Amino acid sequence: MIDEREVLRSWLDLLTAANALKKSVDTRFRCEFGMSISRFDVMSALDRAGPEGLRAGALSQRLRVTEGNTTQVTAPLIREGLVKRSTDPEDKRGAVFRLTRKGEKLFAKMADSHRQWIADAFAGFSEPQLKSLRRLLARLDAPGAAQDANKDAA
Amino acid sequence: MIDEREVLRSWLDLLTAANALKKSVDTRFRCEFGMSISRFDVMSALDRAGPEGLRAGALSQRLRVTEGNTTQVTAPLIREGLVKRSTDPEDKRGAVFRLTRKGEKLFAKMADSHRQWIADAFAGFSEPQLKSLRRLLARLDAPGAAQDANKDAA
DNA sequence: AGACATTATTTTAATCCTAAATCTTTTTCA
DNA sequence: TGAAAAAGATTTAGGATTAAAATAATGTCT
Repeated sequence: MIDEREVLRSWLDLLTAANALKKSVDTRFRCEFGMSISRFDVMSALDRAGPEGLRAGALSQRLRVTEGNTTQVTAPLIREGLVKRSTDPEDKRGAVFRLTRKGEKLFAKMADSHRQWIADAFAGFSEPQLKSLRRLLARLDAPGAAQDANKDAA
Repeated sequence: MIDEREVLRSWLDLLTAANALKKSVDTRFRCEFGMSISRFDVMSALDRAGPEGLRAGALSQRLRVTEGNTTQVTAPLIREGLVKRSTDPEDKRGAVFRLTRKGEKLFAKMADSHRQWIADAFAGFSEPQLKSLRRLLARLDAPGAAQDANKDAA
């Protein structure tokens, strides 16, 4: 059995590190693009989905949020003309979200900045250290939290 | 220069791991104690502060949240009789928060469960792996996010 | 002492998130 | 076919969080 204090410290460090970087990224998104991480995430998923777009349910699954949340986070993006919402003609219950041209352009800029910020944050890591970090993170076991984010992304 | 994709994947893994465990802990706190992580964190800080209690500002600093947030998170704890709020007699602007006896007792139970959950989550780690994880996390550089949580905790 | 700035906290308005209720459309099945 | 069940999305109510405005008490300076 391992020293519990060391375990708690590790958990605190993990949470602190993730929060700090997340807040840092969020702050810069807001300053430079007037946009939160949540909205960036939506745009990222839609960008990856391409011209087909994504159904509300699929989008929620990818982002691991509730469908109600998706409705709300997409709303301002639609208002700003970055995302287009249409009704699935095959099934009128379904909503399909797509990036507009304007949305694609903005996303490209945001993604560039984002990549740079993350690269900077990890600048102190060697390639083996990165791999080591990921391997260690994979050992974590958070019961109840579904591990499979992209079961259909194959 | 390191492969950017590997860096982005690492960041995603870090965020995902932290979120998953946090949500798992939060869910169990709510189920078993009807209490969120935020409230647990407040109680934890107050428990550590002892009978002296903590001023609102100090509490906010320790939890790294705004003072407005502290006001709001403590409110239900006060309503439930777990925390007592008094006005600092030396400086009537100041608010002092303390755990009540009831609060101390509940916190002790919650802390026990919490330790167990975290130990379980990290059960797959050896002691050197834990150290390795913490060493790697310390390499992360999140600009803008103050690194010194407990500058006065010496 | 009086006015002005400073400090400590609370309040307010907004975003992000969830769970539960609701609404609409589709599917099932008797 | 028609009623009930199921599915997809939105709405609603509430918690956690922040930034900014408001409130209250203290300090400072002349």
